[in-house]
Amino acid sequence: MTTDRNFLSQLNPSQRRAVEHFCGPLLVVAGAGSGKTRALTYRIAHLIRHHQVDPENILAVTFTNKAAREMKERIEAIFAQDLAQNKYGQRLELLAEYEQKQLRSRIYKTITKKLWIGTFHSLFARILRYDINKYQDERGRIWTRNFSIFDESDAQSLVKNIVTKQLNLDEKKFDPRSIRYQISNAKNLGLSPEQYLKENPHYKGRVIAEVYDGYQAQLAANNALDFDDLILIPVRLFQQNESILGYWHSQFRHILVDEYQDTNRIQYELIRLLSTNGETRKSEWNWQGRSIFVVGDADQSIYSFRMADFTILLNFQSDFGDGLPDEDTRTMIKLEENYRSRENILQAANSLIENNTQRIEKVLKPTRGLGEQIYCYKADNEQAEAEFVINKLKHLREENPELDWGSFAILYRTNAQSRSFEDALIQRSVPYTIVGGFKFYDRQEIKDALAYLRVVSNPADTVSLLRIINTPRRGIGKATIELLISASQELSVPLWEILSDETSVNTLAGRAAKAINKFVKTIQEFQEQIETLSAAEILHQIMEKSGYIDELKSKGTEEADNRLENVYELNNAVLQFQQDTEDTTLEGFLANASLASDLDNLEEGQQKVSLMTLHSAKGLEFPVVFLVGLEQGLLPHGRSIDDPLALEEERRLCYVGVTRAQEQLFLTYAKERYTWGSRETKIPSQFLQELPKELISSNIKPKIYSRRLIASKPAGGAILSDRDLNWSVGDRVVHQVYGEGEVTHILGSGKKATLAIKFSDLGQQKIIPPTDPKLAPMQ
DNA sequence: AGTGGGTTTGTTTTT
DNA sequence: CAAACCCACT
Repeated sequence: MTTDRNFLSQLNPSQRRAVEHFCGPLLVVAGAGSGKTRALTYRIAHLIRHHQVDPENILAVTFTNKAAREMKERIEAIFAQDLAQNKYGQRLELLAEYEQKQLRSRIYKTITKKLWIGTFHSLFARILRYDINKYQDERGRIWTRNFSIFDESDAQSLVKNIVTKQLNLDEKKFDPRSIRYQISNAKNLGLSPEQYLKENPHYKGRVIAEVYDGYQAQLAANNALDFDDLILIPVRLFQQNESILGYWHSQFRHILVDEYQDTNRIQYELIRLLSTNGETRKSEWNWQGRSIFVVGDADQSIYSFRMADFTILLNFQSDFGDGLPDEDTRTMIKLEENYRSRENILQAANSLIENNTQRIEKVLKPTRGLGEQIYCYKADNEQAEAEFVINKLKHLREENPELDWGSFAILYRTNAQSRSFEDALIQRSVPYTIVGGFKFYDRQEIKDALAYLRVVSNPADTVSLLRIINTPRRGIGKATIELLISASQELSVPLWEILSDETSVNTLAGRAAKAINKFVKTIQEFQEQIETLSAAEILHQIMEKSGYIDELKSKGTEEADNRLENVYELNNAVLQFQQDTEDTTLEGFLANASLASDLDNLEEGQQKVSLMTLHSAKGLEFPVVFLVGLEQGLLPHGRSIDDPLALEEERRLCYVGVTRAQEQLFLTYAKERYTWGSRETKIPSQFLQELPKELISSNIKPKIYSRRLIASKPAGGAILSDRDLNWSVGDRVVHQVYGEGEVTHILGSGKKATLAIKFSDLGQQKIIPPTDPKLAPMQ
């Protein structure tokens, strides 16, 4: 028996077609829970085993590092199983432990290690380590392979600095955060500052372009890139250098992209260049021994704020295929059977998403029986909401031995919502993990430690240098630093150049000279050993020699102890990384650390309740899901509520949440919650109304609503009673979509009358017919 | 030079 | 209601 037959037989016909696809373009439209990850994994295995594709020639893009890791593990397991059969005629798990280990390590060396599997960011960061020295931007700026990767807060402060210090602009009028966002968007569209200016020639656009240009200059001066550059620069490099593109084009013969609906323009461009070698004439494309295979679901596109554009997915067939409709072509496969959720949950999901206009028709087909009803809980406030959730999950766990804490997830729209649940979980001593929010790598001491490493690896990184130059305190004051910075600016060299020149320091720094020279020597000592010492050794020693550890130890406060603990944990993380990747270089670890996300630490089988945002939950599944905070203004979020397209994305987000649940789904909302320090009345999410009533049970007592509803119901809305029109200015009202408001004007009269209502949630006025069924007077 | 207190500002979502 | 930010004081 071959394992080949083994895994192909586990697939339905569509999945099987996807897995067996060899050359040319293919779009797999995969609904939630339809086994797309499986299709992706098996296809990679199939390419290697059945078509003898060299693992080195496969590029697979995943959405998170965690997904990449899991995919590698699964592929490794398939081949290790194979090898066990061939070599010992036995299943892998029946072999002795050391034999298993040996087989796995052999597969790791011959297959897993060679596969290019990762996120866009980590894959192309790696490619830039090879080729960035061949790149020049439009102003002739260059970078070297030891570049730093700046995180969002680094980028933020760079922009802020340019706005306030370099251009002397009013921070109030030119909000650095918004400008930073514009710059990021421009980069995600592939626009340089000049190109951005051309498209935005108005005053504000000119300012943004100028900041953008200054920002690029700063990045270059620091030999640093931001997240967006990791994609943008490869594209530019490939566009300007045919031979480099040619090299990677022939390297990556089979390209696979997961979550293709959340790809943005520049990522698409990158994929297009690599797969077509930059050739725009379709007649010239040669798919011999090559493929482009993308998997996605437009209904789960939830990253438009990051410039993701699901029309890229919708256009796949015309971009890469023959452009013929589905039936006449072999470039699209739909996976609609859902193997994850109970039928009740799927029905709810289907009817919810049908309210969207921007989609391709697709229905999730149940395979797993009806299951429990969905339960909707109306809570008095956020504490009561949390209370209900914790009680419920404790109860469920007691009743069902197959459930452990890890079977539960609490999903919410915004990170801030986690608080009340955390409090309740702690109080009832339920183990939990929070994904997202404050990350390990965002902690002060971790950033300090990484800054030391970055300066060793990339001394031009002035941002990191300034972070640590007087941390721990060594008497290098603000005035001294200012002086040295202006010297470096005058000579237009990195600050480090000044610091590492002893005579300059001695003439400029006065009293602090001694301390600076000592600091510089410490760093230099490690720079010299960068090739010989491992990342872990460098980290360990530099934290000792810089005095950082001593400072924390001598403080003795609980907080300092905690920090110390975290530094040690970082050391463990480096060791773990070195073990997993067999990469002991400092550069390797730093790149990994910058791109690590919190989600990556979510281990399965951890026996802890998971708390996370809906965005983080994408791609995950849990037996029991609590989707909380289903209120107007929260889900849908207040900032999306009056933009129809944004509202559809909120609905997709809700859809993602619903489809995470395997067995049971709970929906909750609160009547009242603290927002900005004051109590606010909330109204149920409009999405709740979009779910079929018969699927849902709840604690909401049917109550007599309004005079209007009672009056108009028997008439079916056709005949209006007098009361329908009996509104007056100053009436308080509730609208199911817009929330609470007050009638400010009555326009017209009789049956054609309309109401102008000022909604407090929206901060804005709306014109609404008095017969709108979503409108009711407030009790 | 570093802390402290008082003020302001802000909440989508993330690689 | 926080966290973050700023200024002034020690």
